[in-house]
Amino acid sequence: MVQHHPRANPLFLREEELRQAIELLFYAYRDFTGEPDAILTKYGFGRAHHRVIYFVGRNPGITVSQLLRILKITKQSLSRVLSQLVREEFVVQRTDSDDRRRRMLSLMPKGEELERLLTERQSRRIARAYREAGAEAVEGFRTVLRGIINEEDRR
Amino acid sequence: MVQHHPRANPLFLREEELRQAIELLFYAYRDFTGEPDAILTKYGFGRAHHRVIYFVGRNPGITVSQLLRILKITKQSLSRVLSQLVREEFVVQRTDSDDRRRRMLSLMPKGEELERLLTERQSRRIARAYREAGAEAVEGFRTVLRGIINEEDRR
DNA sequence: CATATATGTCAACGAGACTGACGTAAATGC
DNA sequence: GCATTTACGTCAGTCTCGTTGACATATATG
Repeated sequence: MVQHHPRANPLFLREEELRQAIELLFYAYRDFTGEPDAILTKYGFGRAHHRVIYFVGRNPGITVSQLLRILKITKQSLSRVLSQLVREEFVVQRTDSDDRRRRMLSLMPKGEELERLLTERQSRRIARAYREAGAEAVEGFRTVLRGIINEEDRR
Repeated sequence: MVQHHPRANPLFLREEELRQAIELLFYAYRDFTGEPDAILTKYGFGRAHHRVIYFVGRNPGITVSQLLRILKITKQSLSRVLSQLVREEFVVQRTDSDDRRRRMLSLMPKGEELERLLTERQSRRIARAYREAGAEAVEGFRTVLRGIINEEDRR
């Protein structure tokens, strides 16, 4: 006889639970990025530009190699989007006076404006979810997400 | 005078909190997909193949249009990866006897094996995070993620 | 029988990831 | 002072995976 009561089959339950997590992550990320993607299209940009704008906005003066470590993409991939953002005056590069090999990146007014627009949308989505879920759920959300990230990047 | 005590500036706190969420989601998804991506490369597949294999494995008999609604990509994009998966015998298409226009998709043994391999890795990552975070945190995680998903897709 | 639905396919395009190699400027170590 | 390392940029070529728009076919439905 196959056991149908959930408690009788913990392995099945566990797998079901983990699959639900996989799917929740997929759907959440899909919708979380969907809105910004639509906005970016109007600017002729893609998700890669968004990531650069976001992390440069968040860390003014960040260098190219630091950005590469965050995004985990190749220099070549970054270079394409970054040089476009510099050319179109969303981002500036300034030489670091301490180490003149480094280019410190920051947003220009156009970049700040776009960053605000995109972050606002995503923040609104998160804020709504946080509000509806409550403070305790938020803490759990953060704890589990941190646990999913590779240990070396949790800082 | 600018207020520096956190409680004196709830708007700043709020923005910081929301930005942390944005970043957690980015890092978690990056690492969550990184492992499978590396495995898929050995098969000559990409993330798109993974998604198809996952959702077909999870919903045996799913039709093409149902899959399109989940993935939110175009028919053309799906067609490319799907026909490759069928050609290489990871997926089978069977005509639905009730409505012979529909193709019911399911995994073949090779597809099941790959699906297991990929899902195992992702499950292990989630399971570890769940274990370390505890049951209460897991509930919060699920609640907030559901809140991030577009309402029409929460079912 | 007309219309709608489910699927597949063709052509063309663009974004964004990759590798590998090479070049330059600047910092650093001995 | 010179060799090595580091930071950055760029060239060439490749691949995946997303897009649009048009068209074809089979089947179901009113």
